[in-house]
Amino acid sequence: MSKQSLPVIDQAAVCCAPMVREPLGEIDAVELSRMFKALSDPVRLRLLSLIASHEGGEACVCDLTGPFDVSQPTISHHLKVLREAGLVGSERRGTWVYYWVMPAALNRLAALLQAPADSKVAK
Amino acid sequence: MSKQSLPVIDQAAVCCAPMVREPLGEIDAVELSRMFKALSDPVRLRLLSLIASHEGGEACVCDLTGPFDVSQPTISHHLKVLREAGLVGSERRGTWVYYWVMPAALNRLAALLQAPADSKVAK
DNA sequence: CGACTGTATCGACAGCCATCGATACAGAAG
DNA sequence: CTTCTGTATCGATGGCTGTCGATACAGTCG
Repeated sequence: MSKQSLPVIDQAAVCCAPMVREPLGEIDAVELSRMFKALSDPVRLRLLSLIASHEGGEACVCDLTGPFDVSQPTISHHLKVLREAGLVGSERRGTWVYYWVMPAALNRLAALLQAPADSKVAK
Repeated sequence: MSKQSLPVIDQAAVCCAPMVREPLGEIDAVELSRMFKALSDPVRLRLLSLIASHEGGEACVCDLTGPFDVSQPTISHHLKVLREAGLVGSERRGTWVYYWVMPAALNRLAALLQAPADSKVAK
């Protein structure tokens, strides 16, 4: 069940109502946890923001390996994780491979986390 | 460096601008990845939504152990992870311990993930 | 006080994951 | 075709993490 290369997560299949509203189903929770797991690594978070904030909304891998202290295979691995989570898309154009974010996926997670102002005051 | 019981994440120290706008700093990425890691488990996601959607905005642990197939110590462990990530707060009142979500933390993550409509059309 | 219930901690263990070097693959350039 | 560069895959490895049973702790009730 926990095979390494899972199929890319199907965006439409995942729920999107705020989790504050109603309890998450077990199935949805599994799908969503995969996406959050993709965000649970500092390198992947920075990769994602680098891609998202890059001019034109996409970035070549060659732009992404520089800012990190980890090896090129590791960067490639992290990009694969982000892609399989459905958070980024990629395409080869000639020599270089380009990555871009999938806004719908990010917005879905954002909507899920949306909480009402202050249902309970933090102590 | 990777001790099990980290101090609870300080909310105010973490950035909140959309990551699509500008690249995440290394420090912020580490902080944020800890919170996303707390969300990267199906049981914890369901726990969080159970707590958030519970009447009164808080739930007793006794309300949370039932819906799951895992043992009570495991639930307790997951609640601790959520608490140390700053996503929930807790308090003992007499015999029972109550948990509630920290809306500011959820909203901060939601804001971070907010992406512009469709900077690039998904292929 | 002692018994009982609800919750947390401990120690162990199996499976997962981030990382690396080595290497394979894809396209461009000579 | 050969070489070179950019990227992905492979296999190994050390560390992290989800899970459990056993047990400790906190508060309530007789």
